[in-house]
Amino acid sequence: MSPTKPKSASAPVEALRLDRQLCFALYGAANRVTRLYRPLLDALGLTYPQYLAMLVLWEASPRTVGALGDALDLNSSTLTPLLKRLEAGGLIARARDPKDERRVIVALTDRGAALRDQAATIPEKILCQLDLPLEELGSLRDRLKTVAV
Amino acid sequence: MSPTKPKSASAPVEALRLDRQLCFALYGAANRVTRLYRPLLDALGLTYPQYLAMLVLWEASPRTVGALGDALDLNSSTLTPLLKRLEAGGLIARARDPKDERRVIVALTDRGAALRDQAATIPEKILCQLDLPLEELGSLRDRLKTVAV
DNA sequence: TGCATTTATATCGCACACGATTAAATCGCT
DNA sequence: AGCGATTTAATCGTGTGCGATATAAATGCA
Repeated sequence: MSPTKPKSASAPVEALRLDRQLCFALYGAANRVTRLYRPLLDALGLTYPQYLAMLVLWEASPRTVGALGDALDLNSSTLTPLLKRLEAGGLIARARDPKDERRVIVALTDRGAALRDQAATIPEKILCQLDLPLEELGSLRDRLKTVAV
Repeated sequence: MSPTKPKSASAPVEALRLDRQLCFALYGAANRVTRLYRPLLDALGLTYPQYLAMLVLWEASPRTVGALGDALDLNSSTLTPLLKRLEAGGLIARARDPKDERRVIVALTDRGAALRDQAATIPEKILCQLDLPLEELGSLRDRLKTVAV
């Protein structure tokens, strides 16, 4: 507790460094992965978040905006403009749910569903560039899922 | 190779799912961590990327924009506006290097340096909320550092 | 010296992310 | 039935991220 002890000053400094390494690593990895996908997604006319949204829709197509937001962990202020761009690109259709006019139902168009075939080659290309053993990839993924839930 | 075999169609689908889980996990974790920091950083008047930039500067203060960009893995089109906002907030000063007028040197102001004390309590609070064993945090961090380098 | 090349930032346009707020529809409770 | 509370999207403003491009300074070499 005495101000002459360096401990009281160095402990927070050390903490800042440790912390930096975790949030840095996550921040940097996310940015780098986005940059890795970009050239592949450009060919499909998709951005990275749009690609993620399409992945969700390819799994199950008629979905409400809220359900999409839950899957992507995004709220409507991010999702609505993104979905409008996908709609403008002819990949999805948006319509109010007649049963509950508060909801908006998002559905793949034929073009959107067909895009899945072109996207099918992407994961393999990414895996090659990541150069991570499948096992490591799996454990990394599982650990990330538990971060800040 | 025959179109009657389901294998030729299900392999890419499976790949899309595996891939989704990795990029999803990374994307989601990065967004969630940013949201975790926000309330703490609001009190300091910093955004999350600004906080990361300050962390770098607290380690070594006079630094060129390029060196900061290397540390943060960001280019000038992202960094320049961010640094201008930190400058407007009185936390840093920007000035051309007299030895090489192409470079811009970024230095902490007294206020910027002093902010470090207020930031010192952040890592501990984040660690509590993350609720991850230190060991796991370390290995996660190290693995993330190798992703898409 | 002269001039093309390289290097270091800055600018611009687009697309996120998010908190705060709004608006409309539905629910719940009496 | 009525009406306040809740739910669901959309809107708005701010701050990233990034590729493409611009600009200016330094470098290199004929």
